Amino acid sequence: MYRVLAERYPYAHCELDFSTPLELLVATILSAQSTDVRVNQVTPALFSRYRTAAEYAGADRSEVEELIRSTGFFRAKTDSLLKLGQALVERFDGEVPGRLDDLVTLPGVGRKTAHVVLGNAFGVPGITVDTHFGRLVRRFGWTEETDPVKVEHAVGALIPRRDWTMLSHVVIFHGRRTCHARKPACGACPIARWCPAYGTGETDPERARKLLTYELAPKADG
DNA sequence: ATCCCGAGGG
DNA sequence: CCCTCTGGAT
Repeated sequence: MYRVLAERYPYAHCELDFSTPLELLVATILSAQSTDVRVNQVTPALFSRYRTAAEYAGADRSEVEELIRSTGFFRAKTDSLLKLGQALVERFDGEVPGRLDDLVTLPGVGRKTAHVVLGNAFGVPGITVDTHFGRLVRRFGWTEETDPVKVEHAVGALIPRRDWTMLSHVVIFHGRRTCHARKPACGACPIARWCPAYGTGETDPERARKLLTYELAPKADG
């Protein structure tokens, strides 16, 4: 299934705009519960205004809030960015660390964000379990876990390590383009023949509800 | 488990 | 109106 998806989305990549590890880290923090398109609308002005960890550490709170407001959660994200700048200056000499254990100690940085930075700025293979990835691999029947760390380990055991970053990209692309949360376009899906969730009623409201709330059994019937 | 929070689709 | 969008901290 992975190979078919990889052939379907050979151009899959991180769609956040960035030119440095710090920019990617900031963009990824802003992407929480927001679309990459919206994040890319605010980051040019943000990156132009703040170029170093020290500049985030000393930034004016209300100014940052206005710059990132449209991405949602703007007070919490502003708080994260200022504290992130402080933490980078105080503990990492102003540089973005390239190790998972270090990244997850930073304010506003969880495992998902850390893997995005590692995979796309440092070339370290990692599985990014976001809302799309979790939903799709459960539909695929690759795992029934809902805890992101358990999903990461279960899927990691199925796919070679060198493919982990691209796997994350193609699964997320598939989630955005075809295997939507609410109304998956199974008719356009290249792996429908292997998918336990295929044909379980994208037109049936109750089935669709179960599909999106992850209550769907791996295989309905025979 | 709950909060943070805005914008767009259906 | 309700749901979703590349989550994280309490």
